[in-house]
Amino acid sequence: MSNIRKVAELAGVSVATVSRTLKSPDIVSPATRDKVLKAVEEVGYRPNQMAVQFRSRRTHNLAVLVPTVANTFFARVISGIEQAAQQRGYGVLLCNTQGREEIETQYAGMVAARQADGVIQLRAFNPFSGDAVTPGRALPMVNACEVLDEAPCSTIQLDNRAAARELTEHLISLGHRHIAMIQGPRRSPLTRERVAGYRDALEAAGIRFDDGMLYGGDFTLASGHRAAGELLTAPVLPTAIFCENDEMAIGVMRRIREAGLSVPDDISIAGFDDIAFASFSEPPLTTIAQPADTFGRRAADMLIDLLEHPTTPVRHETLPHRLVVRDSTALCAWRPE
Amino acid sequence: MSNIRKVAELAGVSVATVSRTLKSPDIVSPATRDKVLKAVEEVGYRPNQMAVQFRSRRTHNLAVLVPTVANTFFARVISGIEQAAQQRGYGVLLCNTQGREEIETQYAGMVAARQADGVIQLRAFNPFSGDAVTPGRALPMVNACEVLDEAPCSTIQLDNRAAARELTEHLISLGHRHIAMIQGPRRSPLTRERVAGYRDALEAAGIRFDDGMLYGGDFTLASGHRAAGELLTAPVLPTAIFCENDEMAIGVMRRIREAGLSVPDDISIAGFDDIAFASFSEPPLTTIAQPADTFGRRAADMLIDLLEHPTTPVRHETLPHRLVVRDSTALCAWRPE
DNA sequence: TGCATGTATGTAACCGGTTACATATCCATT
DNA sequence: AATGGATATGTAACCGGTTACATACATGCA
Repeated sequence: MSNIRKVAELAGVSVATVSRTLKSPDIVSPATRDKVLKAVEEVGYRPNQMAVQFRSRRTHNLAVLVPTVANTFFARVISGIEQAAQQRGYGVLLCNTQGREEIETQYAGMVAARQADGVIQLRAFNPFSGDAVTPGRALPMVNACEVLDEAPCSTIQLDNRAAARELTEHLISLGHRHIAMIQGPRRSPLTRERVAGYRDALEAAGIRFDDGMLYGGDFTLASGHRAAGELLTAPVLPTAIFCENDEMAIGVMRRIREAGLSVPDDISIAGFDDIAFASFSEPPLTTIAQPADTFGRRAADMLIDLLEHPTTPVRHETLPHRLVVRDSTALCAWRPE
Repeated sequence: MSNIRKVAELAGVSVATVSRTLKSPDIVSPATRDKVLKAVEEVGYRPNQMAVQFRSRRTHNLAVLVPTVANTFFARVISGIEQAAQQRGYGVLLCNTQGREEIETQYAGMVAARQADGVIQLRAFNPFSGDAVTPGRALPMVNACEVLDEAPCSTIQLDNRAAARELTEHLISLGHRHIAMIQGPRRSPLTRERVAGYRDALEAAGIRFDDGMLYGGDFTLASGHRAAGELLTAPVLPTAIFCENDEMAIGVMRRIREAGLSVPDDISIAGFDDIAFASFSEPPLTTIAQPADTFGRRAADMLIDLLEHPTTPVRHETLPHRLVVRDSTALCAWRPE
């Protein structure tokens, strides 16, 4: 492997001159520059990034902590992160945490040990909170999508409460009064916010909030399917179901059809996220669209800004959502007398 | 930031002893070991990984070149890679290439410049082929899923030809004789193999292969939808459609339903991959199941084996597939007299 | 001519670990 | 008591860049 000394020797200059030629070409004389560049070319020299990183104390990598890449929504967020990072000369270290805090902490230790310059956390958990990880120093982090209540860092999120309210209002406007909700993990702030929005809408319409109408899920297709199975055993069926993400909504629709019922004729279904599958499901899914790749792109940009200008103040951004009405929600047919 | 010298000073030993205590505890005396570990604890020392990497010439990172993470199948493969890598102490550098060769080459340069120890390539393209990237040295690579014809490295793939043949035979066994195929990008070896298998089955059954029955797609939902739209304008409709992946199959089913036709009553649909959505689509999709996470896990294991034992010979593995028959394929109703 | 200023380049310290080699100590063997 | 070998630890070179500082030379001005 060729190194800077070989180049220097071949060009008949010092290593400092080679380094300068590559980093600030304008401060070396044209004649020297030519000699050096020719030598670089000749030996196929490329700076050893490990040495560069070591010296500059920068890896130019961002660690991305994500519960699971297999989730369509997160996959799009990551794609956005990767694009922004690549444009700005950063790499993306993918850290699949399976939502397990010990793995998040372990990966955070990686940042502390300088494998990455900063972290994008897509879950409401601060892996740096244990001070075993941070002896003293605060580590650069941006928290996106699901956000800590008192995040010690910049955040980007949706107005989940408002979005959930809007979606619920849509169902209410169609005449629904028995609206079930299929949730994500209960202790997640995301779930809390969305349940709050759902509740806001119900109460504003004078419908009693009943937590017996809340069913547990974990954001997977199978969990939606399972929750719907449970729901179908209720003595009185809801006429609409608000699912906390599209995957669960699609699982729910399958289960309802298996029960011989129709969406939306018997039960309306709404989802959340607007993943690609939402427009191709049967029927196409009413949902809240989130700008997934913008989440990723902004998160990466904010983190890189922070890394390159450490004085950048903490920011809390909210991205816009949009109600997308498709065919899975319809007027409520069932009217109590 | 504490470094090894601080620890040495505090423990009253040399830096070498500290290093040894951490790397091979058994060669230092118990008394010294205790002193050192106590000092390590006290200053919260953790070795600077950049220095370790620099010295050992190993980053312990694997670069994963993937056309797009947003694809459900790839997301699962990546998840498998990440799990295996994490278990063996490696990180995963995600490189989204959008299928563009210049980006793949650029990322390959990254490996050449020592940001990663090796590459897992999920596409049939050798980013190291240009020797601008490789001055001399062959770089460690494993090629998975879509494989180069003459891969210069270890590979893991499905027997795509046999799988496509099996799936086509399933359709033929249901009485279908007009079977269209919606392909991925035409120049991809994956497409070539699968078309070959499709053709094998047709010819074995005495059905003429007609390349007018091949429609172009790009593995996305939207492209399946679009291709189906094109297909529906044909003077004679096929009675079955073999889609080269599940996403396209789901797009196709949507389009067919939009045309007022039924799956499988009017047209049978088959996919490929068995992504999670396949069992929850309407109707549930007949498809070829691939062990996506095993692809990832094996690829990572093979690459790490190669990195840790450079003499490991090149291997070419084939993973098993399985025909999964669900409700999107049915007996052909239409019988020519 | 002499001195100040600017430009181009070289020398060597430095980042923080790892490790070959040197040294010191102790116990066993003859 | 002398020698040999094992064990424990220290010293310093090294990895490959970057950069502060030193040096050398050219040019401009009094």
